[in-house]
Amino acid sequence: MSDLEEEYQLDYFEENGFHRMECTECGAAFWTREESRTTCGEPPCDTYEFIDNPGFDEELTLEETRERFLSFFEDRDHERIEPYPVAANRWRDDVLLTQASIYDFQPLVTSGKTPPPANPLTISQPCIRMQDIDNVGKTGRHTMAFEMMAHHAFNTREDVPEDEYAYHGEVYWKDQTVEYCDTLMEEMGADLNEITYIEDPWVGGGNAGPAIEMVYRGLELATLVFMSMEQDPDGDYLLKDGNRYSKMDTYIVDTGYGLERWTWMSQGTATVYEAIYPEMIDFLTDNAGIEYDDDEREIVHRAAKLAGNLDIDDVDDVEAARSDIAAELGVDVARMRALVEPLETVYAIADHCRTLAYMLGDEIVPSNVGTGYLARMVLRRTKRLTDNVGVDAPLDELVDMQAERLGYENRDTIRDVVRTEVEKYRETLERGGRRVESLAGEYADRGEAIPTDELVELYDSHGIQPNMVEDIAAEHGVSVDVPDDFYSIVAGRHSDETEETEAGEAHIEDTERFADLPATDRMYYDDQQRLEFEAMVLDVFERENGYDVVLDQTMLYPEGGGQPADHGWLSTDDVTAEVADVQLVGDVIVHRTDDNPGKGEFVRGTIDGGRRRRHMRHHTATHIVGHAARQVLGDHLRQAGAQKSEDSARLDVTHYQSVDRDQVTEIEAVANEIVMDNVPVTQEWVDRNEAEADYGFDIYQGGIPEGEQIRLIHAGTDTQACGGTHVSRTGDVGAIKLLGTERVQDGVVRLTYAAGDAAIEATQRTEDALSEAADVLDVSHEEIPETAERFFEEWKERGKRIEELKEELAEIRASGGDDTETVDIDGTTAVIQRVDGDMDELRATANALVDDGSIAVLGSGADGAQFVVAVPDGVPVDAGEVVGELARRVGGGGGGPSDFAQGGGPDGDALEDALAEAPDILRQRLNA
RNA sequence: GGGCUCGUAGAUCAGUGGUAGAUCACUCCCUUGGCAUGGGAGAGGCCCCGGGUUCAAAUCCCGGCGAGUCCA
Repeated sequence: MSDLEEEYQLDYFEENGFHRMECTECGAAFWTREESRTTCGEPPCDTYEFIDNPGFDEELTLEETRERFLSFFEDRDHERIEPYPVAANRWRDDVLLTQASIYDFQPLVTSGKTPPPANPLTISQPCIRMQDIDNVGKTGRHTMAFEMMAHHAFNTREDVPEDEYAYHGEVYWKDQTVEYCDTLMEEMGADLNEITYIEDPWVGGGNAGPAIEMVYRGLELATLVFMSMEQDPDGDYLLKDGNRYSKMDTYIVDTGYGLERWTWMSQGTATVYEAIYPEMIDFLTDNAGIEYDDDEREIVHRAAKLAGNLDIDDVDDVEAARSDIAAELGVDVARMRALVEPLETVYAIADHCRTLAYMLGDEIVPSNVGTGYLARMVLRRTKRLTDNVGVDAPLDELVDMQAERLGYENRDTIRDVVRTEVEKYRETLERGGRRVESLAGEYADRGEAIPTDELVELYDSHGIQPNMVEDIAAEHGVSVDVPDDFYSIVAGRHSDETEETEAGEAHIEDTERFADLPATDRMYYDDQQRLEFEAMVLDVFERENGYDVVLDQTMLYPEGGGQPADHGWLSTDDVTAEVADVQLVGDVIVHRTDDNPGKGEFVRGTIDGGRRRRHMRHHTATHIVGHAARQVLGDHLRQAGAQKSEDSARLDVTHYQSVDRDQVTEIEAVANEIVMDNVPVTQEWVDRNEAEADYGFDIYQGGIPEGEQIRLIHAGTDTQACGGTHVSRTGDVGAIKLLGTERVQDGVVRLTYAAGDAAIEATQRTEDALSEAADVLDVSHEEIPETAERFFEEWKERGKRIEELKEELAEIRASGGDDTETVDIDGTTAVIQRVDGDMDELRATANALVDDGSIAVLGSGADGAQFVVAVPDGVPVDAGEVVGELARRVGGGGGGPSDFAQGGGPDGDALEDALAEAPDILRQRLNA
């Protein structure tokens, strides 16, 4: 029993004849109209009662169900809200994907800092839960992609001051919420006596509250959460996670109605998949050639029904339950598996394609990081599934079927992205296959099994699944040892990666230092062109190398949004303090200066105008380049980061291919057209919800600002939420020159460019380099590429010619010359010669001498002292030892195989003496 | 954001500090009526770039660039 029991004593239950019962199976408390009821209604205490026995008046499609739900709440004063992207990291940095409708309003709305787009509201929010990925298709009810239909109401306690939160007062709370749920069920034609409302307190993410699960015919159709508490060590409530909680000032109705489940309930099909995308299931089974006779179809249907009835929550349970189900149906397990598994795969493919349609439709670009990686994982998994089950339709077509149904407009891009990814995956598999082939061959030769650490390496570094290794290894007759805990071994390799960054402390201290000061008035928004202002010094803090000055108002822009801080000066009659940095701490702007203007003084502020103007041009140019790149490369383009400086700026954008030279030229052309159009660049402060409604989430390219009002920058047809300073017309940017592109990650391309005088300077630098090159080659700029190529070719030719000449020279030298001494070593001629050439020449000469049957001992003084000693086959002298002995005499070392060794040392003066001793050394080595 | 792997001939890859290699493709010759094939010869390398260590670096170390992959 929870500490929240009294929270469930609702008037609605009282007035409508509900009884509070305790489940005889699981002990959970629940409310029902049926006094004789003893169980809570949810599996395993009860079983599915709706399969082949639909629970609503009509069979509905997904679309119809969604519309019924939304219009039900619209009719009851809820505003219908368009769904948010599945990429939740667009507006919050703590999660990657949207997993519930409430994610749309965290953290700014739920904490009361920002008003909701409407209150109350209703929405059908696409969600993706990757944690269910293994269960999809097998349990009959798990999907990775789903829509959470919901109605939300955001309340604050009446006793808190009206302006403390972005919304005030109570819209409605528990009774109304349960009444809506009950009424909706009645409208759908449900038998109200079969409904149970189970008490199930909810805890998650530092918040908590009472919650109710609505169960009908064995299926949980809704969860009604009353988020009203936060974690608090001194709180009055001890909840199931063992922590204490206390009531918050805000309390929020957070409901979740699974669209797919409602559709399923209305149809009573054996699995949820057949209810929600029947046409795709038909297409896939047909394409894969899965056919059943009447008898088999009956088995499959009954097996699915049984699986649904069992309390199957994950794949392990399915495997365990399979033999039970087979026994109950009187079918051999192997036969049942053969019948059921292809269908399970088809279900998973349909679901994964829907997941991909949501992800790619919301413009996630596959990559090796972030949401892009998740998209890539799903795509590759789907590709494996289609290959396994024998679907030969191209994956982009399958994803497009779902994208079309979901009404996405960027279907061409989606298909292009899928094709590109499939091709990349094909290459990875090919590369990996070759790698495994050679590895398997290696271990086959040694007669060993492929060990686990090789497997881990193949997977972790090359993306090759262990079962693929097994398949290929089997062809070579090599066994593979795949441990059960393979994936935890891989995880272990990553476990010691987490590195703590301890930079937070200083900031906290800062925040406290400035906490009592009023928010600084930001004059740079009033007039972005002005460079002078007057202000009063509110406070001055001494720092190690200067001062932190806080003013009542300032024209100086603090670092933010990728735009560096302004520099400038603060002057009184006595002091001129140079401002080297400006930072925003909370609402207070802090000027870092080299001198103290004096607390309480009036100061005249001046901005370093050249620096500021360059930042403004680059900031406006960033918006223009982003807009141009979208036009050239596609609407999926999204800002992944940006930084401006005086000399250049860079913009990282999500894109699934590298940007080629032609595209760079085109982006540059489009960007400069916008510049030449000389359209006004305007700023506008608007209500954030209106801005989102008018322009969508695409305005948040540079991050999501807090607050009810946000600042929009319009430059032509481009609109972005932005806190930076901008020029007043696009023409003021002057010119935009793209300086380069680089792939900063897979799926992220960095564009670097310069604007205005910086663009001219960048061009001049390039031309200077070109001129210098032209001078060296003594040709015109245009002739440089051709000339450079010719020179490079000639240079290579000469290298080859020199090699040839060295060989010729070596042969001549070998036949005798100056500085040559010939001695007889135990019947073999040894030629001791000084050749002042490089190592190549020595080696060539030595080779020539050995070919003539002589021992070669060659020394060069060209660079210090170098030796090559070569010995013909069968002569018992170790060249390595001889070289070692010689090299020691010139202060170095050497070695090599016994028939050909090299060495040397820095002491060139000792070369002659060393060579003179060579005959003795040879004889000693021979005797040894 | 972090970890790991890889950059050598047109392609695929060997090469654990000591003379840069193999296979396929390419050119030519031989075999054949022609094709498939077989035999032989040859051409083709800034060993990704830049530093460092060393007598000596494709090889070891550091930095960069490029590619791949796993995780959050």
